[in-house]
Amino acid sequence: MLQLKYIRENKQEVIERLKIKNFDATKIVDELLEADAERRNAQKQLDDTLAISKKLAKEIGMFFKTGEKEKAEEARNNSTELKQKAKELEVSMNKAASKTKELLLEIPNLPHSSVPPGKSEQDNIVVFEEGEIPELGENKVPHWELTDKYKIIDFDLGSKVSGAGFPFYRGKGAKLQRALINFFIDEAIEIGYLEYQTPLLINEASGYGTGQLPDKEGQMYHATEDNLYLIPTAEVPLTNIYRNTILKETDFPIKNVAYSSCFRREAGSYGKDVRGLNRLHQFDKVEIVQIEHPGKSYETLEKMKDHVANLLRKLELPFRILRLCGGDVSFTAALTYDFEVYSAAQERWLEVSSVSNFENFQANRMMLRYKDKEGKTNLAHTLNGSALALPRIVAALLENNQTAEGITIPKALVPYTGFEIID
RNA sequence: GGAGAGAUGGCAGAGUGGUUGAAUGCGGCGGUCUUGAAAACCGUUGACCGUUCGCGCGGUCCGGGGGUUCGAAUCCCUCUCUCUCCGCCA
Repeated sequence: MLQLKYIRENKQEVIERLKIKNFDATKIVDELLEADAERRNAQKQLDDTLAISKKLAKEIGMFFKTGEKEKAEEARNNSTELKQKAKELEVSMNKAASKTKELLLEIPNLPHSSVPPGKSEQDNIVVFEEGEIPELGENKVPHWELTDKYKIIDFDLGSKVSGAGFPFYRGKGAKLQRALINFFIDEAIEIGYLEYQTPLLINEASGYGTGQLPDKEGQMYHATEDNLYLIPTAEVPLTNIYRNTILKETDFPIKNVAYSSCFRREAGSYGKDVRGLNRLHQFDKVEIVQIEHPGKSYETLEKMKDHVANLLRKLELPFRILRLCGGDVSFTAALTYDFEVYSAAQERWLEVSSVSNFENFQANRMMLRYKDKEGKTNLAHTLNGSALALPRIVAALLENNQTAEGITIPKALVPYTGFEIID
């Protein structure tokens, strides 16, 4: 959520910058400012009315104490009238206030100045590329055949027990999952992240805090009986820890990491693009979150980007980093780097991580602030990234490392798997 | 799931209808003392909204929502959460 005050004071700039996100804010900003003016006007009148009636109430108390019954009665009558007026004013103030809030929630975050214009993923800019794409020869097969061949992931069994997109991992496949999770967490801890295990179900307020609600409600599984949502990412609990809090400046940077299962309904298309591990309803991910001083958040974003790159490097996977264009940056993000690894049998790039700076957009929604040296409260900045999401990493590892003897495990991972080859 | 108790400032904890946004203690911050620190002493210390160039002024907030009243942290209703006991259970 953008800061109302900022929009009030920088209306044209807001409209201009949102054009990069292909969002025409002209109309909504006008409506917003109108509702806001209405609210402020109503509040002023209400405050004045309440001030008078408060004073009167105090006087009445005094009159009763001193026994001046007649004066008390007279004041009491005046007070009743004021009360009626205050009630009406309050209604119109609340109406304008909720309209304001509603409109504010519909406006996306402003893109960072480095976000390139563009409509779709075609317009994303490759800012970095590393690693060699392996030559696999004629016998190469996609991962969904490899998982069958070595009996390490069973999609059909998942369909039987749950549904499409809920695979079973088995034997070395299961062990590989555990190895990756531990490897990712250890790497994060190594550079100062604090590990968390979080709830997998979250309440409504948390969904609003990070922006999954109200607009992306359909993406989450909803346990209606208890009105709880299954987390689509550990970002939600990990960031909501700080909902409604005021940090000290010395608390920065806050670096949290958590492994969790993630649940996404993604009632999307079926076919080649979503085959095998490419898109699942339940998957595993290690997520990193940082809460940072506004002056340092972009520096921190770069560090997070480097951290993710380092993980891919250690896994010996060819990867590239994209700077997302305006049309592809999410509603809540100001700047996003996507990481893609090359899956050599599918012969395509697969998105495995997304690292974003949300600036104060989430913080404003969840009232995450800090006190600066002068004692003033300001909004903090939030950042997060996948480090990393497992399924597509597994897909790429299986495909890229397939040999006649079996699937080889990258050196960095062997201490975690305890085996060097899946055969 | 059943029965009961409770929810007050960063924390602990007073306060049951009339200058109580809230005693007191701890913590935090500033100062005195000290070579420095501790102790002691003094002072200070909530958030949000509106208004003002600013000092300031006004309003709201004692778990959330609603009600009674001229007036509510204090009374009533409701929801949520926490704790204790019982039941069930990894």
